[in-house]
Amino acid sequence: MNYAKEPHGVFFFIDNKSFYASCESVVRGLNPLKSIIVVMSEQANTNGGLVLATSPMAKKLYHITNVSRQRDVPHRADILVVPPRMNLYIKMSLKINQIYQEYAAAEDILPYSIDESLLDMTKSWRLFGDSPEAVAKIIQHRIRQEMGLYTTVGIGENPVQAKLALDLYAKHDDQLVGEIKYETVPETIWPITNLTDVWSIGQRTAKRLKRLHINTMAELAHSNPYQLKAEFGIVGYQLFALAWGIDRTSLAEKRSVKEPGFSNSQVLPRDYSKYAEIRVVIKEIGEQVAARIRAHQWLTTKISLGIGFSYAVAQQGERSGFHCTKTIEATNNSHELVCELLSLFDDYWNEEPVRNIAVSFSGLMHDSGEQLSLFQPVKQQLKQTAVDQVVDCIQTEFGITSLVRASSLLPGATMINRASLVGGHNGGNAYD
DNA sequence: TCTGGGGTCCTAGGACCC
DNA sequence: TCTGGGGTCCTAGGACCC
Repeated sequence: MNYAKEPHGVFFFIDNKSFYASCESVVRGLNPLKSIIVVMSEQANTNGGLVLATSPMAKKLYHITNVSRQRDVPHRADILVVPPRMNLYIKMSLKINQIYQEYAAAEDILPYSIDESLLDMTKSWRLFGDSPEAVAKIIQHRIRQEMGLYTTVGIGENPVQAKLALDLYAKHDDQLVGEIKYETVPETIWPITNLTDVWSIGQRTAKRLKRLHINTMAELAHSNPYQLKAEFGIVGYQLFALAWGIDRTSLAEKRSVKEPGFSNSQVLPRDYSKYAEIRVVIKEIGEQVAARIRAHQWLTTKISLGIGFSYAVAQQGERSGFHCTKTIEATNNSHELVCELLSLFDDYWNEEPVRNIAVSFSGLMHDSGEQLSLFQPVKQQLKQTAVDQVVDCIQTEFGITSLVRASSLLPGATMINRASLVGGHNGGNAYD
């Protein structure tokens, strides 16, 4: 493989170690690496509690993994179980990204999630140290000193190398730094035998690769790309590139989203069978998403309704739910949107008991000045600076809930219970 | 994994147009 | 009208990530 024509830059993928649990440690004056903390959401529909985050020590001592259940958490006095405070985590995330802006220009920072950001340090790293690794340590030290949080840094010559360095090496390194370069791909990427450890390879993809007798990243790198293409389509080429540590997309391309949209969904606290009860929740969620697109001054032209049935139905070999989409005249009017959603529901529902409801609006057009949206693609109208991006990123991740309607007083309604939630979890007061 | 929530991206097949 | 081929839009479904 000739890497000469591939982009060679310096990228940092930075992640906050056990972010929610660490924030909770910090505000309590505890060391995030030593405290034994579990952040648990106990909403009505979490069936007793859902673990959102676990401190490193809690993981080590009691093997409590994220997204486990309350019943998996041992009852011990030394484990501190706390409710989530999403608003606190959002504030901390914004502050961390502001520190990053002292080391890279806003347009070179891409927040990837509430606790991970990608920094293109190509132009700036020399200002701060003798090697990328030295600069990474300076940033880690800053965040440790100012915020009390431990960060993990993956370094690469392109974004995917940085991401793999973060996931595969930095998290297990005692300095919390990992690095992958083109020249080290054979010894860093190829030895991976558990393919699902690799970003973008999940259970299904790993299984399909196994069928092609590909069990390691080395085998993936030395497989036939045309065969991969035949099996996976474009994704096949992406997998092949991944095995060679190749990533040709620029940060600007990563920032643009092909089909932005807004969605909210919820697992109901029990199975709902009554037509009227289900409709109330569809209406609530529809209004919630409508309020969000109005807040962002968008109109939607494409609405989707997803309904998941009770497992009791799915087990009998029937359909496990349905998902339907409809293209409509651009609008952000709650009433119109809810009517459309309810008519979709009427068209597809066959009296099955329902457990999961999702509503999504996409095909967005700008609300103000229709001429603008005619001549400018949606992507260009999306905000570009890093702080806006963090806010967008967090809002797209959590969706801020705000409206309560009279119908929410009807039986089955869930909105009032959820009105103060952020991303389905307790918002809390940032500083209480 | 008997149900958390919010996202993004890709594919395939059908409809329709020129 | 027993016909080709390229392009776009629409929808359902699948997969993965944090």
